Amino acid sequence: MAVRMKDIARDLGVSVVTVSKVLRNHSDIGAETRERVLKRMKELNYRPNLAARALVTGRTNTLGLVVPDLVHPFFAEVAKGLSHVLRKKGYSLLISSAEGDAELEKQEIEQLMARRVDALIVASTQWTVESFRRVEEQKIPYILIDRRFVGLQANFVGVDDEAAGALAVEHLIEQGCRRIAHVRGPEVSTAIGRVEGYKRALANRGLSPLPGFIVAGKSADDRGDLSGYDAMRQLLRLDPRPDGVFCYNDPMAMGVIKAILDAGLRVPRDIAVIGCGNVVYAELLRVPLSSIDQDSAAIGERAAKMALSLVDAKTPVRPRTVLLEPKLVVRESSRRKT
Amino acid sequence: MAVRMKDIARDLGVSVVTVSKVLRNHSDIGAETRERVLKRMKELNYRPNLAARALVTGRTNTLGLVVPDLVHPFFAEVAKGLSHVLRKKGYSLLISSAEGDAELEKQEIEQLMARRVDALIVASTQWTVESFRRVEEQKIPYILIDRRFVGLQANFVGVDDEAAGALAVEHLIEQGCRRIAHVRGPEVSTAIGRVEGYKRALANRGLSPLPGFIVAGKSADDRGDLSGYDAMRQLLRLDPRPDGVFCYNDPMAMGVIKAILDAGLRVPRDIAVIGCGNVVYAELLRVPLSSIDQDSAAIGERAAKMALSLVDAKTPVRPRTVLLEPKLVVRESSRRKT
DNA sequence: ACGAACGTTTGAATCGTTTTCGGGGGTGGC
DNA sequence: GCCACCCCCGAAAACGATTCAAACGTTCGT
Repeated sequence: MAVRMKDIARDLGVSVVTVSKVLRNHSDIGAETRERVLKRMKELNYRPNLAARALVTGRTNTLGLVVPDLVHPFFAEVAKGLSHVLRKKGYSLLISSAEGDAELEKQEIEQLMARRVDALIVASTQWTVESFRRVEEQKIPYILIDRRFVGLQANFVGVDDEAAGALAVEHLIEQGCRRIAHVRGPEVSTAIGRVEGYKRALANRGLSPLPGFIVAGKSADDRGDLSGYDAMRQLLRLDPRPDGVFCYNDPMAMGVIKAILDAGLRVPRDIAVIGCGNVVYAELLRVPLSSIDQDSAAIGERAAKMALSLVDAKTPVRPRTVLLEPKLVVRESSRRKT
Repeated sequence: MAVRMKDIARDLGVSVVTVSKVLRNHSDIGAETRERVLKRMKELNYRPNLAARALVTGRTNTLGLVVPDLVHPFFAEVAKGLSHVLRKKGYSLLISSAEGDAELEKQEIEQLMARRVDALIVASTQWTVESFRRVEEQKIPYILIDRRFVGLQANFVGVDDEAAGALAVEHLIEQGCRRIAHVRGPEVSTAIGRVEGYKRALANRGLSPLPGFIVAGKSADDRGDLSGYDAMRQLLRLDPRPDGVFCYNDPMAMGVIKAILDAGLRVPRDIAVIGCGNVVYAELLRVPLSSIDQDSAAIGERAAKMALSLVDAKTPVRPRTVLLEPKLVVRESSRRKT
């Protein structure tokens, strides 16, 4: 049914090799022949069979992306940034949402490897590096984004989480908060980094976290708002209670704000809140949410470029790390001074 | 580098055909041979080369999904629902975000066809059906979701938009609104259907849209909040001004609410607002947003199942339409009575 | 004891491309 | 007029799997 090079070659009385060369702009084809071939391609609406090409070249022009949750705007934006860059280069993106399940994530990575993606880009929720060892065995280049592993030498694109945490907390301090709590995320590098930043910023001002002021949200990747709500209720029982809260991510921060309002307190007057991630609708929330912007689109773009360079590299290259600088975005939820 | 069937066959002194059959659970292989092959596959960590398989079978076990904007929660949820079903069947999903650009969308569809996806699932922003004629020529099954075209006999999965619009407006009427405006979307079937529903519901109560009460948001797919804001400012200049607004989608509704509040009016007391789509964070907004739920995950799942059945069908089947029933979700933005 | 029937295995062709290498024809230099 | 080039083009061999039909060794019936 579909048109093949063979058909074009037959029609024009040339060989398939010639057709193939025209298709890829090889120089050693005469101008006239090239025209004829191109014309016929147009007429027949020829599309090369990428599977066949992949078989012989060993390259699929496809990248794999694995994220914990596509619905989370952060990852959706990363995906968009990625595909924006890849599209221009003729690459496509095979996306899987691992739904926050480490086991599923492993399987998806296997699946993508079987499909011979040229490179993998993963925001992992796994605890172990086993999966990635397998990827290394197959010599498939891969890039971690957002979250990384200690003890795994790998390409990484993300933000400086410690700086993000510090930025947020310094801002709260400047706004006059003195009892700053932190609703932290799960045991992944991002959450750990932000906790460190939180502590560092406090220490810089001679402060330290009060007992019970760091509380963990249960499920940060999925329905973070709910765990944020629970966490904040816990914090509200403390005495003295916090006057500022830095949250691991924006959904959690939304839950936190809801808990505060439900308790009859005001944001930011009684308690200032800041999140992290700067999701698109942060401005439209109950209380417009201050946040730390991670420039997710840029993460996607940088990862895409890095992936392409890895694919093109003939020799294995030393893993690189790209750390983007987080930026503070102040909105009403933390604005106490003019 | 990678292990091939040939390697396993050589190691075991059998033919590649035997290995191939074991892999696919063909019945005509002796139990002992099968065991040996399986064992060796495990040892070598064999993964079939899907590109090679695709070449000979003509099936890629891959589906293509084209959406206007991956960051829009509706489409992200659809994608999630899709991949949830496909994963189990060993299918992968090639996703492209067309960024609301019809020309780009065409190209992406071409790209996916070149990759020989087994079926296409498209939420289109195009004006013409040209692209889909091409898809039909290639005999690639495709399914439209969310938006459809008049005069195009195609598989479709979506919600009953007219019902959605009617549901929203009836609710506003019940809440006591009498001057109900509509911020409509672009010239696609969803927006048109919702407008119809809006008119029908009014007509049922002997009402009709006041002059100027239907206003169009500029860019509904991308940053709908901004166009919602503009549209509402326009509505606020009318006299009498609306006491209820039904919005094409939730992002627009958020912009609308912002405009109302900025004008010093209250929601829902002065003006009640309802959106459409029921995005996950609707509850956490400035004013928790009433909305029409479209069950996006179900759309994804139904589309996935339909796609799989189309792929398996040996003969072309008559296009089917799956219409899901929209559901009303009442929150604060439209609650005027207890 | 012989052929048929059965269950298992395999050789060869195929899918649509790319790659490598060499050949033919024209051109220019000498 | 001959040789050396340079341009174009094509033949053949991959790539890694599947499919089809034929071959193989056993077992069974008679």
